[in-house]
Amino acid sequence: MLPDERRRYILDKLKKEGRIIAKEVSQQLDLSEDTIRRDLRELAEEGLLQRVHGGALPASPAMGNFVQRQTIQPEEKIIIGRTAAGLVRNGQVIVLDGGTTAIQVARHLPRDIHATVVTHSPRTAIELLDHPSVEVILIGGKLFKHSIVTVGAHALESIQRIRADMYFMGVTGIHIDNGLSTGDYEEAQVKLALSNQSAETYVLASSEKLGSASPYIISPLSQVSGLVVSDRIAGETLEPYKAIGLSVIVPT
Amino acid sequence: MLPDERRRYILDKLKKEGRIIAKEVSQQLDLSEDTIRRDLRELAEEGLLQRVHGGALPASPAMGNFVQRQTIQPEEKIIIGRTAAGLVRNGQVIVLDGGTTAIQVARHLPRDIHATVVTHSPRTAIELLDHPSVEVILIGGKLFKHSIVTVGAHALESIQRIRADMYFMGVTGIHIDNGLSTGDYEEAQVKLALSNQSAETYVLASSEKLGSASPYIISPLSQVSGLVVSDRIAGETLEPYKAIGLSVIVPT
DNA sequence: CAATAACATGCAAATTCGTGCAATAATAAG
DNA sequence: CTTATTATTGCACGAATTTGCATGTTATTG
Repeated sequence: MLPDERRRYILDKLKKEGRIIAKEVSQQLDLSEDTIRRDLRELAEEGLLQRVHGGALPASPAMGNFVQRQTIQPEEKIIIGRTAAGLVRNGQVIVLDGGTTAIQVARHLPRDIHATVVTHSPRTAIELLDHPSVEVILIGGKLFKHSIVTVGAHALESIQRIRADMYFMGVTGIHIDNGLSTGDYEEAQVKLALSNQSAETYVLASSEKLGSASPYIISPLSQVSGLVVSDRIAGETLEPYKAIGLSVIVPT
Repeated sequence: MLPDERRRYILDKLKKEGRIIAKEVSQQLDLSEDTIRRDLRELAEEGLLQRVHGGALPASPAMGNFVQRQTIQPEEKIIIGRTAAGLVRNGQVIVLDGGTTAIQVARHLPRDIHATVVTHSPRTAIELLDHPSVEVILIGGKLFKHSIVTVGAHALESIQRIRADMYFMGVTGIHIDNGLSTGDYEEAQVKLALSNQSAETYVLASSEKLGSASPYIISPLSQVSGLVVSDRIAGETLEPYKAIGLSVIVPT
């Protein structure tokens, strides 16, 4: 592996996982920790990451005002993102929305996949810039700043023109009786519309969402095809969802 | 094997394998490493790959280019951005597009201004997140990754529904005879459409743009109301534009 | 405060690089 | 057809880069 290739690898890993542990990288690449430390030092000098004891973290605001406002990405969302990204096949049209988990899906799409991604999140769209063979369709509308997604009549209308193979939906509540829910009324409408236009809908289900409910209902669970979960969820938690016919996708 | 044939082979291999190792290629083709190194150097000069120690990697994609363009932020664009932002009044509907200068306009809008900003750039939209009283309307469409703006029929159609007070247009060429021009055909269309829907159009005119022309014409200069320039431009450079009736806005 | 892990620095071996130069092949000119 | 010109290639050699290790220092943890 070439030195600069390794540095790209480190930056990529940092972006996907939200942090770098020097020892971990040295073991994965079978190199001394000194070499990795040197890389981290140089990348830090270029302002591409922030050096910390033990490894590195995303660069401070200077680098990307939009790239990293969040701190360390909860590992569970990363796993769910990777698992969901693994479901996408070449040639498919998929829908991503704007949550942190959806962004993880975008980050973990194979760099060379040929697909079309529809999103109503400018944040997600920008995340896909470095996937050269992914076509991005951005849904316009009024920007709902809290979630960084577009909403409103215009957005709903634009969505009607889309037909997608898969929709990866982020929510804040997944409840066996109340169904899927989120914290904003308009956002709920958009999510339902996106789901209606997609052949299959998978809900990105991190553990804190399961069993909870938020103010605005998106749809009953019967609307969706399945849940994408991490491997940190107790099996019995998932039983009720399997029982009503949902497929539950777990990490391979 | 012919030299150019070999270079094509190298580019092909780079595309397939994601990297080139000089030594490896020299062995496969039974040539000295010097020859391969020379090839790599030349291909790098053409921007077809990025030369690194030991071989080559793919030329950094859209994201890298953009980050670069962003970091090399001449002070002039900041001045122009601030000047343009000073023209905006409470209650107005303004249009911003996606260039680096337009983003400077967004950054320099007063934090407490009440206005609506229409943009076809997700990058610009995100820049406005911390302006709580600015309503952002995002124009959807196909994402043109090089400029990070949406283009295409859908975008054009969405623009027809907008009526704005002012449009701050970024271009790459401003020429007294050829008019306004830019480097992409679809982007030119979108810029013209935005201009048509705006009562006034001001062109963000940094010095290197004046007098130059790009492949795709947006419109003649008669379409616009004026230019926003910095104070670093020689007065006589601006005379021709004033002579044809354009108002020239200079920093206060 | 003590043990451990992570760190910076200097150093040496190995590899890769750039440049100048000469030999050869391909092309153009006469 | 011969000669001049240019392009291409390999080689030599000093310079630069990379890497792991040894050393001593600093940070973290209990």
